[in-house]
Amino acid sequence: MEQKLRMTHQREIILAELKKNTSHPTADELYEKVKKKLPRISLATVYRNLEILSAAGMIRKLEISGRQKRFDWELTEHNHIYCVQCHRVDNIELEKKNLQPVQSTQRKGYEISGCRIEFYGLCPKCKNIEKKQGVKKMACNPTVLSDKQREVLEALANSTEPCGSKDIAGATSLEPKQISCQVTALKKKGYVASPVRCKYEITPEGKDALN
Amino acid sequence: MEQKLRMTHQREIILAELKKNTSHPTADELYEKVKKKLPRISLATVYRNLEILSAAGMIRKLEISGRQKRFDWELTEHNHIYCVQCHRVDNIELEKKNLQPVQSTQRKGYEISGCRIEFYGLCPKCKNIEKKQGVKKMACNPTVLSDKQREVLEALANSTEPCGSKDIAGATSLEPKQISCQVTALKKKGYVASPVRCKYEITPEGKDALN
DNA sequence: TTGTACATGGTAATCATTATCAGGTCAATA
DNA sequence: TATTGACCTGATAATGATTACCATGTACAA
Repeated sequence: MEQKLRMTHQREIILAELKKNTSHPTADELYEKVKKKLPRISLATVYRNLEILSAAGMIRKLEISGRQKRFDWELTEHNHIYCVQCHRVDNIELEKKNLQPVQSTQRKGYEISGCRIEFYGLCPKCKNIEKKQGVKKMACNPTVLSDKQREVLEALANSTEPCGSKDIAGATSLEPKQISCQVTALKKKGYVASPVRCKYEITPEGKDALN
Repeated sequence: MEQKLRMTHQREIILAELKKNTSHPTADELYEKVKKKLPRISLATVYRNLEILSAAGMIRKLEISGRQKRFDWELTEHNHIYCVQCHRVDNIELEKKNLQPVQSTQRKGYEISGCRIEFYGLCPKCKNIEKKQGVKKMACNPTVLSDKQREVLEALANSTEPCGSKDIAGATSLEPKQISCQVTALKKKGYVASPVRCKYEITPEGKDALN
């Protein structure tokens, strides 16, 4: 059952790229890097090798917050801190490891095999950005417009003053019923503002989004 | 921008089901429970409400290992322990919270806003199961057979003695080249064993899998 | 009352990951 | 030394979890 590992060129490059720095890349971040050296490599190969290498104990698969798994070449016990904004991950050393041999009465019958400690906060870069522009617009997701949303937004862009939803319905091909739903979505994206109740206007961000 | 929450019937039931016990259900676990009371509820509604309620601070979205997010109605600071086998999650209290005001030199410029501590191991149930049957067959994934795999496995089931891949090729419609690949996959699933090099036979698990 | 903000169910789309498969390479045995 | 099968690869399909979209429904404020 024991599998024998071959050190193929692809595997070598993947390992080398991972060890190059202490970032804790996701599979596809690593894929992008490796692709520069091996343009024909497949994403599946990267996933496969990261899986195999971590199963063999040559690297570690990290279980940190966020949906994507990250990988670490450092096998020694250490903990991580990650940025809730940009999801960057750094190593962190705890000075006293004195913690948590949890009292047996508290173990709930579990056989504990380990403990993961993870700090979170803002990395230096994101801290600065936030200072500059206030907390407000965390322009995270690209927020693509659907056709209907774009139509509504264009109608608002063509108007010089705030519109009610009837005005919008008139200027577009959409049913009055559908307007509210679209406007709400646009408001959530920050592309539309409501200066008065039931009147809407396009925001600068909304204008940008049209281009 | 402030959103106002309405306590709809669906939302009420979702909250009630979540608060019923201290399990930390995933969205679809909760969906299954809620469906018993509201058979017409949509999975999307459950996701939407869990998202809204946690954004409003009424419940907490947990960032624990595993790909699915879990939800917790307890807002007080506490930590979790989870089973690496069945992914059950329980609360755990740390007696001394003395740890980790990390030394400023170690913070790498981060503005730390919190820390997550997570134990892992085997829950009582899985501990027992493992004792009974040894560590070996962690029959996790159902390991469905592809058509080709099933064909190979059937061929092996019909033979009384270990086969080489040429024998398998003869007994199936498959090209000799394809056999190795299929056999390897089957071995990984534990359905095929190799008593001698280059000879294969079906395992009891493999026979079970055929039915 | 009426319009609209907030909701919902159904479903499509997205994202990350895993599985499948045909074909390639290399090391070990016949 | 030729062969054979273990291990790999790139391409791509499939899966699982989550999110987005949309038509429609409901209830609160003007």
